[in-house]
Amino acid sequence: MENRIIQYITRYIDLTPEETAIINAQNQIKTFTKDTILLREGAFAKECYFILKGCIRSFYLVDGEERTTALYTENQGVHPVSYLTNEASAYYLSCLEDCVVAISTAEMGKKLLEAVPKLQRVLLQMSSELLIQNRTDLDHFKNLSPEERYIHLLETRPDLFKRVPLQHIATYLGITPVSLSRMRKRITGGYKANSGYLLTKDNFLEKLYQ
Amino acid sequence: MENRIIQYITRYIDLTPEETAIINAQNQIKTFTKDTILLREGAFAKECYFILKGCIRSFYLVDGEERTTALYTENQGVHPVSYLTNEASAYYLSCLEDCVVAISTAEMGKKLLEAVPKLQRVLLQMSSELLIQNRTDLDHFKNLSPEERYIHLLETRPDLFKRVPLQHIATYLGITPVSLSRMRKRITGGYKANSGYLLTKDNFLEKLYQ
DNA sequence: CAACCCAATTCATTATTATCAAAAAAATAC
DNA sequence: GTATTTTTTTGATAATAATGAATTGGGTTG
Repeated sequence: MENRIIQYITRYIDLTPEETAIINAQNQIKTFTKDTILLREGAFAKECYFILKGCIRSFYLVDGEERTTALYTENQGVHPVSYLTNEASAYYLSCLEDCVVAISTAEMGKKLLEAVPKLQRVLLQMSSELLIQNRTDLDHFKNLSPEERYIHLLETRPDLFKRVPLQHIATYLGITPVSLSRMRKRITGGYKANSGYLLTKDNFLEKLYQ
Repeated sequence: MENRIIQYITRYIDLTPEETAIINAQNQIKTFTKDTILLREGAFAKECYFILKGCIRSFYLVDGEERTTALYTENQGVHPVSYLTNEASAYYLSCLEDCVVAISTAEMGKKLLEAVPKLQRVLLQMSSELLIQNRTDLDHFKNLSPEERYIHLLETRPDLFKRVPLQHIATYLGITPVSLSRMRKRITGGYKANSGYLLTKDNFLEKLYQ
């Protein structure tokens, strides 16, 4: 499981066995049960995470309603804004499933960078990729209709639909659970009408893109 | 004017006179007239920019309509996704005003980093700040209503309303120019009704936050 | 100064989504 | 396996923004 981290890094640079050992020695693996809150609004994030197994959700609490803003799964890093800025967090982080994560703190990260300086290049590259992803996400969100966003999510992260409650996907898409439910009915309903076949939610996409 | 660049960098790290000289020697300053297209959809961005004077707009062309996604002004860097990924650009970059910019290419950047290695730290820091900004922007866009987004923009970047046509601000806010016009009337109209005073668009905000 | 162009506003109508409330379905606990 | 939550779906209505089309306003140009 720890090898995932090494795999992740070696997508960017090569590591000597020594460097690999240093990194693995630093790894602090922890397990959290479902519904564990990793970060609360107003709290200060002291750690960031790399998900080895499970799913972590970030959400804002607006007028008592949860608004999901990110869904992280295996092999993704979770770097709370609060962790990066040392300011109080504006949002929550919570485990949607039992999770196994590698944890890093600011001090650990600093030490690791001193021990393996070329990791700086990896960080910069990762940071750049994250930035691109975020900008693209924002552009998509602005330019696509809710339905187009739903289809896009279905295409790019179909796994989410098998593990994340629809209510969270709804707010992640920027709509209400009620609207998402209707939208799904409309879309699959339309397909049924055209084909004459009854499709479940699960095999709809396969049919659509086969 | 070039000093702006040095000022920008020294917010993050100190520079020796030699390093300052190296950086200034690299600076390539260019002027573009209003409406110059710096990057077209489908083209490959070869340069990134630091705005010394003027305003640059990025927009997508969707069904023949321009959808503004970013508005850059003085002391901001413009790093096209296409520049970072070496892929064809999905959007346009255009000068909303006559612009004076410092230009950097991938080769120039690489050379500069070799000459002044500690700039890597600046890059990482900048990258991190940009990431935070983008994530916050996306979260805001998702969680705020169009009207709240308008108010927020009025608060955070009031300068834009003095130099950017409302139609571009509208699509930047994710609404149509028609809706923005109505919204502005509604908001200022409501204030007039409450106060009994006629306020112009320019002094409305001052009154609101005095 | 008049003709023209583009931006902004306004009106009437349509399309979407949100909201409130309730029922059905699914998941979880006992 | 039944009871109890929680999630999802459905219905009726209200709120909001989009659309198509026309008008007004400001600024530019000849």
